[in-house]
Amino acid sequence: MSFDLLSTDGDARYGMLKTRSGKVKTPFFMPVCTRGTGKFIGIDDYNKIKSQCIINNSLLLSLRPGGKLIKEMGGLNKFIGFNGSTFTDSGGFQASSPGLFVMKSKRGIHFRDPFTTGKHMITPKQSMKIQHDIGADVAMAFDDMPNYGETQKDYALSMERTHAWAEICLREHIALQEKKNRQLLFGIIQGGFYQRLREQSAQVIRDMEVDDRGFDGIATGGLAIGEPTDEMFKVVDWVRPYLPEDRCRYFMGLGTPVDIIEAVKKGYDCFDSIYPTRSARHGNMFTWKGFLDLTRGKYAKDETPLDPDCQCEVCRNHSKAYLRHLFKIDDPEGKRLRQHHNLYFLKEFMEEIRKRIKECSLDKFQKEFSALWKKKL
RNA sequence: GCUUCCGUGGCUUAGUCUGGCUAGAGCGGGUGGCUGUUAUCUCUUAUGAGAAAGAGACCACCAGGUCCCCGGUUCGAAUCCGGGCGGAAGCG
Repeated sequence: MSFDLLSTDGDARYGMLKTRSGKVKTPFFMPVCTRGTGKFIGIDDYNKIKSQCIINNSLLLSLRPGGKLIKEMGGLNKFIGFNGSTFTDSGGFQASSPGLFVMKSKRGIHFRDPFTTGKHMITPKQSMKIQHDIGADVAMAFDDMPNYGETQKDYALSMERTHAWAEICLREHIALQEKKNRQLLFGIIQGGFYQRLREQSAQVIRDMEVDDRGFDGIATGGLAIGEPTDEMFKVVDWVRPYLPEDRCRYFMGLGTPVDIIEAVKKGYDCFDSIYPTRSARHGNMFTWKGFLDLTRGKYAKDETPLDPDCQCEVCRNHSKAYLRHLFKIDDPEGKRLRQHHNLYFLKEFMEEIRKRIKECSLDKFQKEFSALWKKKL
């Protein structure tokens, strides 16, 4: 088994995800590294921050530099020089990217190649081949993710398609894998914002097996895509009883620190989101005293670091005044520094969550932190 | 002392010649947003929608004004006229 459950605090779990690159303590957060690097931040920072795990995008990487090239270069981790474990997202999410998405069909999703004028159809089978070539430690099933606000009929269709594709993915994945040192594969639950669909999807993905093998982890997809937070957590509650105890549970696309604590309390182990990095690029900083808006004029002459309790290299070396200046002149280095801090914060934040689970004091931590987060600094 | 030029939100300014929508913009300020990233987009080709290409790019909202002052002309003045005040340059 790829997941060890070590201790619990209510439904919150402290555990260990074992990939071929090493052990990942859960719950954990993955910085997004779409094309083998972030936007204005890269692997060097992720290594310095000591992120346990990052997520890359197999669709974009397959277009450039191509799965085969990455394979020839010794696989993703070696190619990009990352010290931890890696995931690749399948590309299903890019169906909601207006610039890339062309159309969906029963067989797969048609994408525009942003580098050329060409178009590609990605099938679940191809996605597995691509992700196998790229060779991240964990691959994701190729799913059909509808946008927020579609009809029940649309959600049902997407769910059915996701299930059909999940089985193709699982079968193909098993066929491609060597016996030793294998890549993990996570399945994805869909079903939109309808209880019956979500329950059905959770059961189908959890129970799906090919040659006595199921998914190594179970992801909940299609959330945090614009719906109100209470609606999102309603879905989480519907799905919760059907999540497996013995496998890693991944909440795709989350998110804000407060949302992450809540999701951890509801049993999730794994998170990824662009929120910390995009917020940082937009001047919104995460601190132990709350959400800090660096763009405010009151920080123009502030000599203190973003967070006096933070040990990251940005807080050790730079004042708010300087960081605000870099924001104001829209400097790329400023973007890197701000993102570095937010990702470092989130790494420490997840460590605190793990500690609190072990101490069974997660509730207390949630109350304290959420109260601080509400007011903008 | 004389001549010329200038005076519009905190800053930089458009508008003044040729009087006429609610004095417009950028920066700065405030509030909010962002959740599996080709930037949650925008504009142009251009026309209802869509597709495509190209260019650019965090987004939205809000608050800041005695248009230096006083008077005149006029239905109407930031704008024209006169007189002040303040600043800059040149000549004594």
